Amino acid sequence: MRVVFMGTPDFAAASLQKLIDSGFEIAGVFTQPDRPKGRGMELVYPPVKELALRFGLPVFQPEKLRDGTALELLRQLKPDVLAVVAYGRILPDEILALPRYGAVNVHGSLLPKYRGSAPIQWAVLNGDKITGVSTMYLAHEMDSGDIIYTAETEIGEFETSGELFDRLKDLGAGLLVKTLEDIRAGTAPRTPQDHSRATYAPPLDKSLCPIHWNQSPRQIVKQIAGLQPWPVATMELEGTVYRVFAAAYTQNRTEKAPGSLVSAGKEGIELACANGETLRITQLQAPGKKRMSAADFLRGHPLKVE
RNA sequence: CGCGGGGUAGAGCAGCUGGUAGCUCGUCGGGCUCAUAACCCGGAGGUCGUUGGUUCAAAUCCUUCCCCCGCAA
Repeated sequence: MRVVFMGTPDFAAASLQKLIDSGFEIAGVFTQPDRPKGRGMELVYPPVKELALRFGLPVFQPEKLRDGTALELLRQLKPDVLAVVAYGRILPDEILALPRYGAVNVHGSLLPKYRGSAPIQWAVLNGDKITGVSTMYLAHEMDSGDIIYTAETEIGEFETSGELFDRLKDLGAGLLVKTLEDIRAGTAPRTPQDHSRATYAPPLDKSLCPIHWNQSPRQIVKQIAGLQPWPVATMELEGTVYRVFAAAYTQNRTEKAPGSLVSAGKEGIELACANGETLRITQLQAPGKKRMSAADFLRGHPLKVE
């Protein structure tokens, strides 16, 4: 079975790697054009391109998908199926219709929940205990196609989006292989989504970062975890905005108003939350510095508890 | 050359309108204590990221490079 792979970031590279390891014939790899990145704006290859080049696979990075050249290119590659994982592009219907078995996509949630671009992060932010990955056939409307397989996994209480990402990319890669194998064998199921239960996971942005202390400790813990590795929760302390990376629950109660400093010691910086509960910040980062434990932070930034 | 912040004892910071370095924690020794992450006394530990320069004198001013961090993508 000839596969054309389309993907861009790490999450996609894991799937491509697994397809290669599983012996699929990769006729070509589509990925986003090289883009300037990081300090200095250096041009870097997308992770999928790095991987494809390492295995000598033909790489295509069309700037446009709707001018016909991509379609023509695909015709020549004669794929039986398209494997699309976080490509970052909406594919025109003509392209979806080209391969005999259509286009298969890996999505980081249990569809129809969390359609959209940040499903993994929103599962963490919302405090879900279970999430997973789905494989589906791409349809015209985003993430609405028929489901082939799903795989579930639990979310750890303090697991960050980044950590969950790493697990789901492997889970997704395995599911993709199984999906393609069964499509080839003609045994793959096809279940329409219950569109009435669809929810959406929009891209994250910095407006989600500031911690509001009039929430429960768990809500804040989930905010901190869900916003890593990006864009990272923040809190203000004596006029400076700090990025917050980790927190721990306490058994303590306080009369102080939410957001008030309750204690500061080697165990962390304890602040008041909703309903008299407290939360200890255990890892943070000051502007221009690298992240550090609260204990390290306090050595150079003594905090006075009112 | 996309914008900006920073590299000073093991850790986190101050000093940076020039005169060979200080704070907190840790560490080592001693003391106090039923005991302690508490308290008291004392000690060790730093080529102040790197290169060159200005100066009688530089962590402090100028310069080269390296590394770290945030923004923007």
